Order: sequence, then structure tokens, then C-alpha cells
Amino acid sequence: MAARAGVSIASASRVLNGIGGSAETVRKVRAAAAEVGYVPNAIARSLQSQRTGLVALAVADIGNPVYVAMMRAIEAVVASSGRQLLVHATGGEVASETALLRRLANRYVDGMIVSPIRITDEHLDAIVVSPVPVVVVGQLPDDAPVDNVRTDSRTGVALAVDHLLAAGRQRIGFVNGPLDTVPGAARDAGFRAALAGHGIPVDERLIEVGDFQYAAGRDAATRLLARADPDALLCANDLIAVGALHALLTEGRRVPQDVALVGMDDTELAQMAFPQLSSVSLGSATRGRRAAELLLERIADPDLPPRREHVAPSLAVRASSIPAVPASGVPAAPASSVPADPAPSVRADPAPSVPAVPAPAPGSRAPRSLTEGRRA
Amino acid sequence: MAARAGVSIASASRVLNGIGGSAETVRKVRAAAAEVGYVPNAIARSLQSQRTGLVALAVADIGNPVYVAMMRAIEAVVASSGRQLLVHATGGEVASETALLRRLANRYVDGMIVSPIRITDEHLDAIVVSPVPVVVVGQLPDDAPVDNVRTDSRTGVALAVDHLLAAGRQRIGFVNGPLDTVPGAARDAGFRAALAGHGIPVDERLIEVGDFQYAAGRDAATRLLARADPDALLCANDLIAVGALHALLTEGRRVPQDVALVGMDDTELAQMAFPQLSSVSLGSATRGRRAAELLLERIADPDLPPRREHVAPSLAVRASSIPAVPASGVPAAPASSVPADPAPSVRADPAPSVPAVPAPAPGSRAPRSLTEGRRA
DNA sequence: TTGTAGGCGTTATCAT
DNA sequence: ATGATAACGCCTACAA
Repeated sequence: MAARAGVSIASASRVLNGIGGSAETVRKVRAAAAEVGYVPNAIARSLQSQRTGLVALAVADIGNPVYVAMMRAIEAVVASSGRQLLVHATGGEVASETALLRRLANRYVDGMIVSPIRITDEHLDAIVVSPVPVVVVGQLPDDAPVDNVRTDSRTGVALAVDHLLAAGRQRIGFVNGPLDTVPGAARDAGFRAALAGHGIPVDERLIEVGDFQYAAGRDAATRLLARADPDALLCANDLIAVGALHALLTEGRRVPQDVALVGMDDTELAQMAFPQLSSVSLGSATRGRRAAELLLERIADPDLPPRREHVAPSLAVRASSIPAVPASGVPAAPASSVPADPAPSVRADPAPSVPAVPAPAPGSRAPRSLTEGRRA
Repeated sequence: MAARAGVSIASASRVLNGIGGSAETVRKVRAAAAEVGYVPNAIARSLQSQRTGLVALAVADIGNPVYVAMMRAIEAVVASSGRQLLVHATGGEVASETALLRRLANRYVDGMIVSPIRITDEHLDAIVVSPVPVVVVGQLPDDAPVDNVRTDSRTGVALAVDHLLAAGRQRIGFVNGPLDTVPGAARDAGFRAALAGHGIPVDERLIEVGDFQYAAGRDAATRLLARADPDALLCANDLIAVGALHALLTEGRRVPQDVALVGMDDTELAQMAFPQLSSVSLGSATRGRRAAELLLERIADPDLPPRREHVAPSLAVRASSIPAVPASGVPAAPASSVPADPAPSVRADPAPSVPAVPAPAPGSRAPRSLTEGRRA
């Protein structure tokens, strides 16, 4: 196509990249390009520039709305830098995650954000060794020299426990995820610590463990209800909470009158449920956004020192844990109508400002992905 | 590193790809590779092979569980061929989608699956012109020479209407998505046709339109309830249906006793709701799987004629539309306990068999993404 | 301003 | 079986 324009290949390249060129050359190149339908080859460009314009995200379960929220936030940042997001779901398996991390050496992406629910030395080794930047969302050993955005789910659990106790609940059940996961362990510790802080002994019959899925939550809650008699249920995430809600309603318990219910992650699911679920926000969108920003900064400058950021949890109180009005009639209406969403957790994420990809693709505006204009 | 091994660069390449080589050479190369920590560069390989090993998927809303299901199915197939999936969310915007399709000329992926809710001539032009294979999930003009997997949501709507009428419902409300979308238009037409088929006149007050989201469904249902008096509600997807459920319960209507509820897409959400929602399965997982298979076949052989596949809808009947037992007491228990999930829509998707990527990456097993071992 | 030439890291072809 | 060499498509000194 350079030939077609009657100019050198170099001139053509320059024109296409908007670098110099006489008016005449520019015209000829443009014409020839249009004529031939020339489009630059992304691969060749990557080989030359040593960048792919891709950023990867590895999460355990793409169906969990908490990761959807995180993904959206990440994608917004990534897209605003002219890059694209590649999503992996690992099923929470260590082998799958470490394989992914090692594959980074192939340089098929410019960076990776990973949110493991189990963290092993293999993870850390792979990350430290990796030639491409990695940011971890989640708890990490204190001395790990790795960019990291975390929250404190122990405190989050405490918020929920305090709230339930303040509302007069006495027997708080706890439906957790696997204890051999980082969040599972943290939430277990948080739950016990929170009770201890109020001088309340832990009743093991009020604690149940499954995985972080809906079905497990439903089943675990069913077991718990069968053997204990909680007046509140705290669940380690919203999927579990929705499962627990199903179990409660199936058993004929009223929520929140008989049993108050609180989830964690404060996802869309919490607001979709009926009654709407109180939920501990762990700032997943914020963590995602910050992680993406950290990653882009590191891509721009690999020599930055390792950074560690914290996002504070907060509690969104909704109908599922608000004491019912003592209305005696009308047994049909399941829940008191409270002004939903007191919104301690509603934040407007400001438009992020991050280092853009050095050579933004010329020509038409890059299509966003994952989030842009989400509402049809 | 070839130098380090004391062999030519070509020999090294051969050994690394497992092609021939004397025992001695192999040993030397392996040793040197380990020593230097050599990892093949994915970009350079792509430049040479003219393949990236990436397949893209473009959907409107990554938070809609129907796309999550589709994505999982696609990802399983894609991963089994040694490729990776790149997910884009377009927000259902035509501009965003066509931009994506045009970008295919950059060859940053080996193929794309797109599931547009609005299809324009621009889409078709871009697809036909595209140098990389594209498969469309969704309705398409009959003469479009494009690989295509579709379902018949008109028939799907009819299944639901027949079911509700058979259950003795008289006034079926319909909460639809935008009429200027392909699925919105099809479902509207299907609803009217189904009623007509039973000789029932259409009452426009029983039809409400929003978008395909939860909030819109809730609001639209609220409006509909305020002005009409349905004994059943059919919703254009499960997100809308869950929104409608929220509206119904908020208004104090019992489901299904006062109002039966049926969604569409038969997503996880339908089973998470309480009561569980009947839902029209449009075979999203199957469509996804077939689309991925078609795409891989076409990547393997670009000269295939355009293919068109159909996936039949079916109805999953659950508690939300099953006539309540005439129990007169106990007004608290919201729903009859029916053996949930008669599962006309439960299918075991057999492990797909598809053309694998010609040169599978040597070395460690490729990590799957998006779906593998989803349950932690 | 323009053209020539080298290289990004691989694989493939062709002699040897 | 091995080694030199030419692509793959692009960018970028460097020279003209």
C-alpha cells in the first residue's frame, strides 16, 4: 500500500501515525490507505512496541456479582487508558491461578489483576518472578513486595455484628465460606472477635460453612436452622445470603421479624432480594478501580516501590435487618416499608485519571468494553 | 539462549517445539532454556503464525446472568481448543458494536462471537467485510451470509402464554424490553400472536415497556399494577421478572396466588428468587456452545458456507406460576411447596469436540478461564 | 521531509 | 539433524 501511494514504507508509517509528512505525501498515503482498506496489524505493532494493550483480570467466579462489580470498575479504568480487559475465571483453584501467573512470562498481556481467595507461596513466587506487573486484590502477607489493594473484612463482619446486636438480636447465626480461603478465614476470625468484643460466647451450632455459592448458602442455612434457633443470620457474601433467604422463607420464617439477615459484598443481588438485604460493603468497585489504577501506574513506571492500599468497609442497612414495626394486622405484607438504602455505602466513583497507553490507536475512537453505556 | 546452548537458533526452536533434534541437542537446549528462564514470546509467535489464540465475545450487559451462562458455555469450548476468551460489553450500543467489529481488521483476535440486541446494516456490513470470522447469536435477516445461532423467542413467549392460560389465568400482563431491539420486538409480536391464537383481544394497558434491567422491570411492573389488574405477569427476561416480583411483593400481592409470574432466559436468578420463577429457557448455554463451535470450525476452514442453527425454547415451570393449593389457613407461608424444577429445561451439555488450535502451547497445561472448576 | 535498513522473537524453508 | 536465512508487519534511528 506504500507502493500504491508511491512513497516509502517509512513515510507511510509516519503519516499513519500522524508524525510529520508533507501535505502532498499525507494526501497520497491517506488515499492509498482508504483505497486498499488498509488497517494496521495489531500483532506486528505489539511485537515492535512490546505492548499488547491488553490487561488481564483473574477472579474465581465470573457469576458472582461482586466480581461483576469489580470487573466493571476495572474495565472503566482500563478502557480509559485505551487498553482492553481479558477476563479469566479460575474457580478459585490455586493451580489454575499460578498457571495463569506463570504464563504472564509469555507477555500476552501488559499486566494482570488477580483476586485469589486462596494465596500460596506459589502465587507470591510467580508474581515476584513475573516480568509483567501484577496487582493483587485481597489480603497478602505483610512483607510481600506486591502491589495490593485490600479491605478489612474482619472489621466488616464487626459492623454487621454490632448492628444486629444493637437491633436487639441475641442469637446470631453465621454462614461462612470455606475456612481454607483467605476471606473465609478472615470472616470467621472477625465473627468470633466481634462476639468476644461484646462478651458473648461463641455457640458453634450457630456457625455453618459451605462454599461461596447460592446453593451452598441455602443448604448451610437449612442445616443451621434445623439445629439452632437464630434470630439473625450473617452470611459471608450476598450469594450465600440470598440462599439463606430462600431457606428462611421456605421454613416459614419471616425476615426480618423472626430472623434478621445480613449479607456481605453489597452487590446488586442484595437490592434485588425481597426484602432487600442489608449487606456489608467491602468496596469492591473501589478496590477494583484502585487496583486498575495501581496497575496502570506500574506499567508506566515499573520502578515504583510496592504499594498497599486499604478500602474501608461500611454497612448498608436495608429492610432485611430493620426491626419490623409492631403492626399486628395484615400478616400478608412480609416486610416493613422502610426508606431503603440509607446508603452509607453509596459512593460516586469519580472519573479516574490514569496514565494512558503511550501510543493510542490512531483513527476511530476505541470501543469501550464491559461497562460503557451499560443500560440499554 | 540458543547461543548459550551452543546451537543454532533454528535448532533451539525445533527442540522447544518438540520437532526432532538429537538427544544431545535436546539436552543442551533444555538446559540452556532452564538456565536462562526462557519463555517463548506469545506476540512474536502470533506474528509468525498469524493467529493470536484469542477469541472475542461481545455482549450487551456483562451483569445479566443470561450472558454469564452463555459466556461460560462459550468459554468451555474456546478453552478446550487451547484459546482464550476476551469479553467485551457493549451496552447494547450499535456504535460500540460496529466499532468493535471494524477493529477486527486489526486481527487482534482470531474470531468473534457477537450477540447484539439491535442489528443494523452497519453490523452486517462490518461482519461481511471482516477478515476474521464472526458468529452472531441472535436473529438475523434471512439472506445475511453470516454464521448464526438463534432461538425463537416468539415461540418461547407462546409457551409461557399457553401455560398461564392453561393454569386458568385470564389477564396476562406483559413487561417487555425496548421495542426497537430484536428480542423486544420479537417478544412483543409473540405475545400478541399468542393471545390472538387463543382468541383473546390485546389489552394495551396490560403491556408495559422498560429496558432489560432489574430496576426497569420493577418500575414497569409497578406502573402496570397501578393501572391494570393482572392475574399473571410475563416478563421479557429474568432480570425484569425479579424486578416485577419485587414490585408485586411490595404491593402485597401473593405470588402465585394473586399473580402468577413467568420470566424468560431461565437463568440462575430464576432459581434464586423466592418463590422460584418459572422461566422460558431460550437455551442460552446451548446457543453459546454452538456459536463457539461454529466459530472454531470456521476458523479452521474459512471456506465453509454460512450456517444457521436453531435452538428450541422450552419452559421451566416453577413455583411462581403453579396454582396454589387451596389451603385456607396459614397466610404466612408465601408459596405452595411444589417439587421445584420439573426441569424441562435442564440439559447436560456434553463435552464439546472441536478443532483445536493448530500449535498448542508447549509446556504446562494451559489454564482455563471463566468457567473451569467454578465451584470453589 | 524522505528513503534505507535494521530489528522486534518466532517459525519455516532450504541447503548442507 | 542442523544451520543460515527469509519472512511476519511494523516502527525508528540514521542518512540522504
